[in-house]
Amino acid sequence: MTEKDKKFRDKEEGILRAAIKVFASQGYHRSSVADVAKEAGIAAGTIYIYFARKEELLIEMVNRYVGKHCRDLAVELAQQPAGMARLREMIRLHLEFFERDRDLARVFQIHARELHPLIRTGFRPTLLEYFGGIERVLREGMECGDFDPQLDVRLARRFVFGALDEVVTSWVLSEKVYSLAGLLDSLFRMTEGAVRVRPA
Amino acid sequence: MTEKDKKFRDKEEGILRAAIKVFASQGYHRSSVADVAKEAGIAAGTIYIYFARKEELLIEMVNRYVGKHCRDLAVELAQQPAGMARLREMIRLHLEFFERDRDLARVFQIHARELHPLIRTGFRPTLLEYFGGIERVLREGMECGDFDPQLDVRLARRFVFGALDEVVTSWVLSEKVYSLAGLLDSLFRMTEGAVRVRPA
DNA sequence: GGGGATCCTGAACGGGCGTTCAGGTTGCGG
DNA sequence: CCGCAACCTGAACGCCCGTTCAGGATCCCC
Repeated sequence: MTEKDKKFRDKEEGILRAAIKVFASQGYHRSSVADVAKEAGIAAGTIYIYFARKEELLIEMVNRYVGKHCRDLAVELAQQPAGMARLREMIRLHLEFFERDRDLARVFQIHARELHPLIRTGFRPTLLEYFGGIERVLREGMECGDFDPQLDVRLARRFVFGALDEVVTSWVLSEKVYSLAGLLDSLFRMTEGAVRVRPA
Repeated sequence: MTEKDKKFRDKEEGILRAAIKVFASQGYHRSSVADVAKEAGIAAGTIYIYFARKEELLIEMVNRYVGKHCRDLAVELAQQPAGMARLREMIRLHLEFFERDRDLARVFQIHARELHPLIRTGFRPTLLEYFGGIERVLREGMECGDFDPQLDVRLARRFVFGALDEVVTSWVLSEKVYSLAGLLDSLFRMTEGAVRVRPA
């Protein structure tokens, strides 16, 4: 039974990987289920054995892969001292994650703002985890005295997330190839300036 | 003849305003041309007298209204001294602009990242103007000594734009009503920290 | 108030695509 | 090698929607 489960899981993943590739290249709305099936080397109908709706493909890939990254992040960050070091590590890990899987990054960056109710609801848990992670780092940094005590945590989270997000989005949409992780120093320098405690 | 042009322009604008309203509430992809027509109080076919394709509605509204804002911005900013004051004014004007027309802001924030080739190409001029405006402010700030001379202007532009953009997007997607312009002080405080010249 | 120009209408067309399902294929235990 | 179960297939269905256009309404000038 567990053997069969594994096979099921593998096939599911195959379909998701195909969907990531297809959505990354044409965008969700301009990709058909048939396109995904062809990329996966199976018939269109087969996809409906594994996923109930086209939207599920998008939702599941984000919840599974980006969600996993967010959960791993929490563990890895605990190994750094709170404050600036932890903030830097968070940025580093995000850049590395997206650089490691550019197609997934493309899909996530472009479709995270989808208005479609099913998709919005489906993405919510992962987005909340992502946001929660950033807010935690900010709060810890305020407590340990590294960060500006006047910070509005929610606003600062949006600020930091947005800045990061845009850098990743440009990278993902750019024709040029360059290292995302290579931007870490400059990026951290600006982020640090934005949140650190100010001299009187 | 100019009288007729005016009438034409007015009708066109009526359609665009209707499209903004409809796209803002359901998103572009889930809105039909018939929805826009109904909102505008005309027949679906009439829209095709004024716009060649559905995509044109999206492209034209952004180029017309957001584009105008970007051009106005350049003029208004000249009245502030370069550097921090001008940066602050730029943020203020952006917040005010989006707050003034929330529906347009919704459409713009959500669809600016569209992958669809027609839309991407159509948005490009306005986005370039937007980006160019930010880069100019940053460069001037570096020249006058307010900003960190180590800044990578393009990266800093993405950083600042992204931070702003995310704050506006949250506002636009939020159920809660709160003043966007009211965030100016906190937002500027962070932005300032991110780009200002560092003490040795 | 006639007639031509302009503008608008909305039914109809055509294509695309998400989804289903009857039937075929595969694999496995006996 | 049989037969059953699990799995896969892809043609077909139905719906939606962008776009067109022939005909009708409106306006305006003489």
